[in-house]
Amino acid sequence: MEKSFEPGQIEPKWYAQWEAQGRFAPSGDGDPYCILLPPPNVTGTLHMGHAFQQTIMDALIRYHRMRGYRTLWQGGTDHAGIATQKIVENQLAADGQSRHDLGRAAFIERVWQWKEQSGSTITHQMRRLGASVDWSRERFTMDEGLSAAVRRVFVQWYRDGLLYRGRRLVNWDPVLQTAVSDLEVNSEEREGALWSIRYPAADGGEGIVVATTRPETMLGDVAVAVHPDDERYAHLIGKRLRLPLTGREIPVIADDYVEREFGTGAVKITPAHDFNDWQLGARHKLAPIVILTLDAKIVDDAPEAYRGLDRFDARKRILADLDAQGLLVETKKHKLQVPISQRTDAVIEPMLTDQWFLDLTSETRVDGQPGPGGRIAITEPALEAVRSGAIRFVPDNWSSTYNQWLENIQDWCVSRQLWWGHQIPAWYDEAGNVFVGEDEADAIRHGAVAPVGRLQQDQDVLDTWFSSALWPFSTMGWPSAAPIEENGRIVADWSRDQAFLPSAVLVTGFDIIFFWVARMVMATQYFTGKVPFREVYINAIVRDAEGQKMSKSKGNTIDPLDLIDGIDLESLVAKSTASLLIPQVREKVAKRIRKDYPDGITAVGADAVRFTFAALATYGRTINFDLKRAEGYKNFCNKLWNAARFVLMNVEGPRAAASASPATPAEHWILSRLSATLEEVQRQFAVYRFDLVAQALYEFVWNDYCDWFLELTKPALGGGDEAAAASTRTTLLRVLEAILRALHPITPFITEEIWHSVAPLIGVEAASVCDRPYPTAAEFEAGLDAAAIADTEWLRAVLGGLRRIRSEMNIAPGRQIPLLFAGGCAADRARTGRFAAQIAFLARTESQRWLDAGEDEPAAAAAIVGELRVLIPLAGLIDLSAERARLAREIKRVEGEIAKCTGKLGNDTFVANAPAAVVEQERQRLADFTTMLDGLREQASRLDGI
RNA sequence: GGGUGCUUAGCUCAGCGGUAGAGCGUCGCCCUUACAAGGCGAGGGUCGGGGGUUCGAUCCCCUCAGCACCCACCA
Repeated sequence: MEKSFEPGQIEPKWYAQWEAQGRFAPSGDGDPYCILLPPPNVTGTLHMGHAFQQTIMDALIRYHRMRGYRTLWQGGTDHAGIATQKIVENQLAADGQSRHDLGRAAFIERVWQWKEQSGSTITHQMRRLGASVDWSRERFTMDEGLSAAVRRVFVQWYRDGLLYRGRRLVNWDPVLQTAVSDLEVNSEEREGALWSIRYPAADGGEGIVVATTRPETMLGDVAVAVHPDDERYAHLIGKRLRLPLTGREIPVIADDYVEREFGTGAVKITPAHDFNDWQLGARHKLAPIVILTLDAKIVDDAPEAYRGLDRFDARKRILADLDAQGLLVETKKHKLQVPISQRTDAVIEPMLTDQWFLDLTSETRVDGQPGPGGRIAITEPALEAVRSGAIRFVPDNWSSTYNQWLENIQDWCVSRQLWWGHQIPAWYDEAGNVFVGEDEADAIRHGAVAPVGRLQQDQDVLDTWFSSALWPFSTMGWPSAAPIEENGRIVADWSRDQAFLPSAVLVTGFDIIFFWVARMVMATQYFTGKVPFREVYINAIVRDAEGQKMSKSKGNTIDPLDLIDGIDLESLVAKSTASLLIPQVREKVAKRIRKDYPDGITAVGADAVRFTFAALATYGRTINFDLKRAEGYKNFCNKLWNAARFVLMNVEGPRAAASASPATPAEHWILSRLSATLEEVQRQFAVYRFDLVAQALYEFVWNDYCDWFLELTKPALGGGDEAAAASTRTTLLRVLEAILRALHPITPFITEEIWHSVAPLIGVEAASVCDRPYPTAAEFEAGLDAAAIADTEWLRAVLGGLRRIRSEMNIAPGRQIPLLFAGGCAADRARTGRFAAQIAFLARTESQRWLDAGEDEPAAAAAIVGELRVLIPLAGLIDLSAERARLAREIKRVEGEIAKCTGKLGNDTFVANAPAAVVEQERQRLADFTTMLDGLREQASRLDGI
């Protein structure tokens, strides 16, 4: 083995081998264990959030695979309608073209080309990370099988009366010119104004002053509303006003929706361009007046002065005109919540359009029409699944978020005015009749009437999340009775693969509980009668080391691949600023990167990156990714590497049978520590505490195995006791092999690499560490001797005490010291005898002996271990005053502990009420501390006598 | 306005009714043939404030303060 761990040299080769050997496909006849990969955007690249989430999934998958489950990690990518279409449109724009220049068919062809070209970027990055996805079953949300599932679901929901088409106000993105769902709209606080505008009475009276943040919409006003109990306006209710700029007459109506205290207490009502006004208009039977085109310009039947103006230009113009007419009463600064499109940052415009909706509200639709007769909303079983525990959120509090959303849900607008996506399987005849079916013929067959003239398919596509919602069962082959083939290979077979439904756990971010998780539950329950997964592990969001959100414009993103492979400063600056268009931002980002990474990023390897993610994976909702942390875990890999080197260098020579009982106390001890660690690991894996899994393994490897066991084996290996040496060699190997297995789910590469050198030496025959069972406590705890373990603990205490003295007294590590034993019991005498060689080697003693009875004790520094005092004579080694100070400090500490113990034990209510075990433990502590204090005091008084 | 969290060492975070922990950082000694990407040791915390329950509270309850996130139509 090389002297140090070089991840770049060992990692790439193993993945290719695993994949070629088909190790990621489900195998064996164990219980099914399945995880669905949240399909990443097909045009995307791997970011830290992916890497974190996928590390967790891969750890779970590899862990269960080793435990004998029939394990499937179902992978694939998402067509990501808007995002992907935008990328290709941007490319066209660079050539001065729009998608309309190409036409629909050619444009879609172009998108497919782009998908073929860039679609595998992220899946290759996942491979570098070690993700053991079964790529032979990789799917794409627009491949033929999944598209068939989409059509089947759409048609079925339509025929069951759940999907309906309606002309309604929707969130409209005027840049993309498509509807978007509520979830795709963010609310942002903006500085705006509240304008007060006088609407004169139709009879020439003063009329009413209304307050609005959107004066441009007044062209579409159909009424002014006041509160029914508002005395200020009571006399005007039912009267008519003359709408300025248009001259149209509108009524004053009363509605208790109006807040009297806000603004002027009078609200202009524009049903076609405001969600509240829409409802209010419906209540009062006021017909909406549309004043904006789909690209948010004033319509042609508006007053001539404003036609064709952009909505924001129209606002200025209207305000100026009102002001000129003396109708603008007041302009007040006002903070308001503005709806912003997540995709384009455009201000969302409520727009009256024809759209398809999925009924999620059952009896009563939002538009007030009755729902399909008496049926229970499909949200109800989804809520029940979490209530009953059929689906469990981890951490549990996310179920509140899920519940709250489903309980307040509105119908889902599933149509999008895009080209890239699943075209809606609905056709319209020339009379406007709707025909829905899996294809045109099917649609006609199921039509209520015979089609009039030619049919044309609906031009819209479905929301990307529509196909994502089907992922748990569409990827398993539903609804086809026959196996599904894509590109000439079978990727799914419903009759076989429905065994993977429900999947074991969904690992995902809280930001898509609504977008994806809840919708998968509803769709999967509806079409398969099963829940899609038993548990939902909500992973944290990855932030930078300071807890800031990672964003390209801040320059604090890290590409996981750069962490794995390393990158020099100039390349890092170049790639981080490449996509930034604004020069100031480029400058800022470049500066920050030069400050944060003066030497670029050093390669830490995939294993260290994975270990870091595991170690950070607490139940918290954010994790701060610190490069230093990753470097620390690279060191851990190096530690493991070098421990393996030590073992391999020292196991030449006879070895005991792996099944034989250990010959030395240190072996008993390390095996007991291993068992305890494996128990802990199993416990924490079961509750998704990857941080505690990582911590337990880290501590065992570093603190127990390397710091103690490897050191303790040195005297045994060279001590001339052949039986002890042979047994020790075997235990070194056995424990190391167990470590490699235990770590493999988190650090697959280094463990595989080392394992191939280690396993043959203990007669393990397997092609890969992947094929070995995950180690269990039971495998190692048989035949362990409690006395031997206690002996080792005693030895550790003695050595620890001596190290402390050496360090504090500045005795050079190489300097050999004489040792005297005083006090102590028979057991101490036995142990000093048994461990003389270990003590000599590990504490570097030149001599060891017990003080004779009656022999004068020399001035010495002492390590107190129970009743035993281990003495290092002062002569030439110890500074008397330093040792006095050290003892005084120690005495003070122990006295403090004793005071606490006696305080408790002197309290009668404590002794009476506390559990017996607690009281007993307290007594034991008191006894131990008292023994120690006696030893310390005795030692102190000796030194005082000098 | 509803909801969900968080506040523990200089920093980032575990812990959780009964001895306050880790990593990183800091300080000291050491290139001791597995590892200087290392070894050995040290220092550092009235567990956000106040009340309550309890024999005992960092932990449970109440309350106050600060911070964060999600949802929601106040024009």
